[in-house]
Amino acid sequence: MMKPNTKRLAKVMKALANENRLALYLGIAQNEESDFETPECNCNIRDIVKAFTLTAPTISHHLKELANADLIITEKRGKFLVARVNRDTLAEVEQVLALVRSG
Amino acid sequence: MMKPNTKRLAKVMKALANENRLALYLGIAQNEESDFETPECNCNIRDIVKAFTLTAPTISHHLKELANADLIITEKRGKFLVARVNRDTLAEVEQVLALVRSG
DNA sequence: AATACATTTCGACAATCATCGAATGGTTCC
DNA sequence: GGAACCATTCGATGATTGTCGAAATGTATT
Repeated sequence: MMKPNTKRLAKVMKALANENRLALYLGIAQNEESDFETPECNCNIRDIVKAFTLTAPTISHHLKELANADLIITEKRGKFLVARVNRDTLAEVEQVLALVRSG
Repeated sequence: MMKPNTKRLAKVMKALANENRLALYLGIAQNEESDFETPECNCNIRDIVKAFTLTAPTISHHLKELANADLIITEKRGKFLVARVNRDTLAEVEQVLALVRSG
């Protein structure tokens, strides 16, 4: 098994290690089902946030950590912030897990 | 996308969120390449630990967290502790990631 | 039973984290 | 230019975490 970049991987895992932040990430992934490109898409953060009991500063902080770990890509669209999952990072993680599985 | 058990998943992620603990987990996966069943197998913890700068209490604590998240299965073999990866948990995580990938 | 070795338990401590309220900065619309 | 709305920045604070040294427990060996 080739040695993975543990420092980087740990950072990604840490970003997903908080329950609320993980739910946020999953929520973003889910909303991405609708087309990201249409201007009326409901992938802006506001819609997701309303399902949480957390305050706005906390959400903002969590989003920054997800983005900082390259788990999501954010983009400002007018007043709103939109986010989508970064599939490259997802693939990285999956690759390491596959390596672990095969010993 | 079916809603995953975020609480449980976050716990697993948290167990992998520390760099040293993650390295420990990967080390265990690596050592498992050799046969777990032979009594002379080098899958006991002592061998892995020597590659770390951490003290014994810290290792013990990390192992307990990994086991508590069902990421590894530990077993006492005489004086030594041996550990192996729990593939069921690994599969769980992979499944969620696959769901995220497909939106 | 005495020694040696592997691991665990038990505080302790500094560092990091999750969360908040208040204040601030942008953007849209009237 | 205000009002309304979304998001961010800025401390603050209680909770959690990673790590250690010292002591205890368990197991093999002589």
